[in-house]
Amino acid sequence: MRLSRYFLPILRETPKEAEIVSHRLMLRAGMMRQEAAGIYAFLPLGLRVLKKIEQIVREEQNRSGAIEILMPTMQSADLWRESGRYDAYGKEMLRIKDRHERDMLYGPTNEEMVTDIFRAYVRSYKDLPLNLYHIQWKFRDEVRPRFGLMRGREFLMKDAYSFDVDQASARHSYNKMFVAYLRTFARLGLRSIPMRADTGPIGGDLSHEFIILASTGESEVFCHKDYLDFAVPDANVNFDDVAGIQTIVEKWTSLYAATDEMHDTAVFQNIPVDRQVSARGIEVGHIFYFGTKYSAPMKAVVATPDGKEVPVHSGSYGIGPSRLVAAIIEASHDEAGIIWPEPVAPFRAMVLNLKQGAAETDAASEQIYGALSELGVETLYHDLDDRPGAKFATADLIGVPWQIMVGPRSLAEGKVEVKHRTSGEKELMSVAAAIGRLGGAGTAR
RNA sequence: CGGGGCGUAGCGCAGCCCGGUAGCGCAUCUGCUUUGGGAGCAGAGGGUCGCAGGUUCGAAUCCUGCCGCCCCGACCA
Repeated sequence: MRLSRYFLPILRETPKEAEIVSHRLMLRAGMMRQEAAGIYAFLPLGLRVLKKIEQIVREEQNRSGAIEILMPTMQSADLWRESGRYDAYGKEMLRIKDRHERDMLYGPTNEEMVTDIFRAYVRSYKDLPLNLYHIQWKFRDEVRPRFGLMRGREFLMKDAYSFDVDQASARHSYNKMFVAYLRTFARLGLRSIPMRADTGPIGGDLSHEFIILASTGESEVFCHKDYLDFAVPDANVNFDDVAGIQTIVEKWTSLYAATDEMHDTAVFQNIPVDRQVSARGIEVGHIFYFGTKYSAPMKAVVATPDGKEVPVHSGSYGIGPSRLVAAIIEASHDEAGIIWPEPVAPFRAMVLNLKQGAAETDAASEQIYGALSELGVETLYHDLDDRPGAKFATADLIGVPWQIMVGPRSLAEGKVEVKHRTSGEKELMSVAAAIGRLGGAGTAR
């Protein structure tokens, strides 16, 4: 992509409404624009990141055996009256009347709808387990939206819903999501820690929040330091291995980890002091087993082997891809701007022509840009007539992992400079070497 | 929902107290010079001063009402 043909409205100054770093950087980097309180439009750069996150989330859901569907944003109030939540949900639900005065709502979540889909088609235990998920915009009319995408009113959510014949098999469905979440966040460049969450009236121990540590996190969290070194299950993990999956979950829940509302000071203090982590965290995922809460009132039942009908046992599992855009920035930035983990970077490389209009730099820049594009490397070519300093600042701000500086100084020796955004390391190399470095398969290091 | 703050050009702000018809920096456009960490000079364009009433000869400025946005707290992917 040539910057001269792109739509990247960089802001030099920070809009005053932006308080936290991810919000400031997203606005400055031209990733999004606020349209109303808690409601944002995604601009090209932001959309690229959002789509990458979404795709990683999707791949890991699929790997675990979940099946993608797409439910609408608008729902009929009748479904919610069946579950009793139409009245219970309160003001956070955006209620709308259509032209026929029918009560509609903009979905804040989809338990009712997915249960309706399930009960329409599934009748037998033989069709279970089943896990249906979708990635769709949600609306919750928050009392107080804030912090940009971190707590918006309209947000993208991946929500999965599992259906099992009994609680024992529901536990395995829960565990599969648990492991899928560990993998998902790791692939996004984040270290997530599952923390016991309040299960409310349902009870039991099957609810976890996945928290990433960031100094600007919303809530205070406490955990054992060893979690930071635990190995995340690799791509070959067998999701059908009930015992194996259970072992992973047990390992990842063996040590202390709690958000402030579940915090037990006495237990925490039993951890050796040098292993205690007291920090701030951002909730990026939440998994929950809720049994027959919706299947019972909504009559989502299946026949068991002995011919009886029982309500299915369900759980729901959420990840907020739009919040993750902000969360990743919170966890990965410096004074100059964003530092994208490679898997979610909007572009992999950026070519900076330090003397636009000069024959040598133009030719070398075009050569590199053309070659990388040919190799399928997502490359942004800064071909505007800006001064070098401005181009450096832009590149650092938008956080592209690899910068290739093409200037007359190094080019006189036949070389360009390749800078790694994360480490700050710079290396002089020939044009061909730079292309080889970034055009190589997989990582460039 | 309680408390606080802010709405003036795309962004950041001054002007308001003490009423006289809008200004600064950045950005944008033109020209020239410049080109390895947000360039310089010269010129130009761009504003229903959030909205609606009111007071006044005259309102960005004073009064009333409304709307929007942000922050702190209680609640949440």
